[in-house]
Amino acid sequence: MRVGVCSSGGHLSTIRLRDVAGAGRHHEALDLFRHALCHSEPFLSISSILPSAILSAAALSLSPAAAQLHSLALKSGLLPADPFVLTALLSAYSRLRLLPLACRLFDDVPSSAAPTSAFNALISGHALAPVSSPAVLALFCRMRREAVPFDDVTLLALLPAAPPAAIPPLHGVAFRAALASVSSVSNCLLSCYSRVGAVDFARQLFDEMPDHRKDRISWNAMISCYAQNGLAHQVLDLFDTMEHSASVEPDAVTLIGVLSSCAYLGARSIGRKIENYISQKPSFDSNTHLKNALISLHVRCGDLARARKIFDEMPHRTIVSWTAMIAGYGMHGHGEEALRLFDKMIEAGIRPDGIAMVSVLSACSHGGMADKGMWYFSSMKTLYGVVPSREHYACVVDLLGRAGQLKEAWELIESMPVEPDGPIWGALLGACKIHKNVELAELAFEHVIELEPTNVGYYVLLSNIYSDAGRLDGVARVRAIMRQRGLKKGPGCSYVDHKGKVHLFMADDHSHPQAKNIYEMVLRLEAMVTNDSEIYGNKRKENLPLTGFHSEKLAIAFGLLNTEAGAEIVVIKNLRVCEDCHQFMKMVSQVVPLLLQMRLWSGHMKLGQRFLWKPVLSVPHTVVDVQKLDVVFLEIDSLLEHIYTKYVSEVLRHQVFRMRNVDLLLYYYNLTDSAA
DNA sequence: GTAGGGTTAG
Repeated sequence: MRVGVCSSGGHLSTIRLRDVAGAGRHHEALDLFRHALCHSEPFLSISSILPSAILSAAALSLSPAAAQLHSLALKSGLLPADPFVLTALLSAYSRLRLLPLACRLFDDVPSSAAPTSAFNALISGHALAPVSSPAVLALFCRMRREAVPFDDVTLLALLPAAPPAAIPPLHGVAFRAALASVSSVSNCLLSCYSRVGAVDFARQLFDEMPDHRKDRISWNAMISCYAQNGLAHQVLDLFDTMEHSASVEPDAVTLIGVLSSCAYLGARSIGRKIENYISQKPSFDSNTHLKNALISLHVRCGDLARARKIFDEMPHRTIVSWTAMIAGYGMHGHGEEALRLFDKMIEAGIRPDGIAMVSVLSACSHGGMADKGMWYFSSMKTLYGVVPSREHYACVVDLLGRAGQLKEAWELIESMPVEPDGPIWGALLGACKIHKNVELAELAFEHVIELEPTNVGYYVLLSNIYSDAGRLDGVARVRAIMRQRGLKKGPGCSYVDHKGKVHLFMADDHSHPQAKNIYEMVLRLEAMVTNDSEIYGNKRKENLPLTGFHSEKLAIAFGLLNTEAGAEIVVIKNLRVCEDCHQFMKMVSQVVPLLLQMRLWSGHMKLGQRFLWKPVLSVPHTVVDVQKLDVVFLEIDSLLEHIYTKYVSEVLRHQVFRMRNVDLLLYYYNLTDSAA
């Protein structure tokens, strides 16, 4: 179609060009521009269409075209005086990562003539650059020195690039300029406080925003703030408030924040509810970020098959999708599958970054593939240009350490080109726990404690190493240091997601409304598993106490009391499971499926309650030949014992996991960590 | 007409 055929053609093509470029149809915009030039339309001023064309060239990464338009602007005498052309060029060079060209152009502008918009474009250009803070602040200072007025856009470009210490003063500047109450600026400030971990400030800002100024982005920013600072419960609470009281609808960004918190907490039922909601909105279907969040949700909740299905069905995968899936396999001990997927990623032409390599190395580590891991570590720089960071070193120390190569792990730390950090020495300390090396543990501990003196986990780890070695003097010494430094062991906790609510348990914690029944159930289960288990049996012989009411036991008991037969119970922990609890869970997960199939555990049991045994009703013959159980009335405890000793130990040991009646899964650190 | 805010993986 011809452009500008009528007498008002210049005007028409200006509007069309702007619309077309604004709609992202940049090729078409450039064609229109060329067309308008060639036909030298009457009344067309080039200055009105040049800015759009320049930005379209930048959007298409066409540096030569941008340079041509630059010289055209010079020839037409539009530079440096025309503020629109100047600003568009500065912005284009910024986006094309040609900052030096932008700076040179800016230098030609007489300082009194530089408009706010030009400063804004240059500041956001510097903010895009990898190392930006000093230049960005310097530009803002120059603006103020030269009395160029700044506006909300200036602050929006400046704030995200400013160093943490500059945030409060800039907040003050914004406040005095009456810009802090502009929604976009307050949202931006909120995110800045979030980024530096000042969650309380962020929340205060959020609460102080009047309702009519709180838009969807404000809610999203606050939800993301909690999510990124690990406050997953607060995310779910705020999302609940948003759904019930706010006048804004959640969008994909909201759901990404919520899903990541569900993944963090293992709040599967909320996660699935959201997944269901997403599936009903066709507009979300193509959102890659959202799919990535869903993959991560299922991975963290242990449903690798579901995660993989989403991954396989994605029309467009980013490196994030691949990394989430690879990390998922690694996390659950499927090292081979993780590496297969990594190979496929390479085949798909995606170049791994540092984070992808972390997931590969950790997959090797958790999958017991030390040699493969070392190969990836030594070749990642030459093959993919990824320079090993401290995090990679921590993975490799972990990898060597788990494989029992403690000396090699220590030597690697000694030979690192950068100073080792806490997690690296911590990985060595963890390896010393597995392989019971007290001497090296003491050395690693000294280093790690110097770097992270308040990280209680390391004290506990060393104390456990001493304890395993029977060195009670060591245990006492560590405890003394902790007391002296005022450190307390952080509470370990376990969660179970039940009907959309996260039930949190801590050791010996009676706060749950069902506490009484839960404790009874734990005792019952303990009595049951102590009979046959070697570990428990030995403990009993040695007269050692059982571990007690650890949070995972309470969580399991809660799960058993509140789910129907056939339900899956997933327990999520914040710390690594202890050996005793791990054994306990393995035993329970063998016994309980059988009991559930017999429907004896429906609802809340009472100690000593008698149950009517109706074998014909629900026991599958394939699993248990009920005729052999000549039991009619039986105290529940002895019934459990009876069934357990008679069948589980003989018949079901290898079948139980196929029944999938109840799987007790333990995630966070994968179950195989302490399994032999 | 120009500049600009919230997003996922370890």
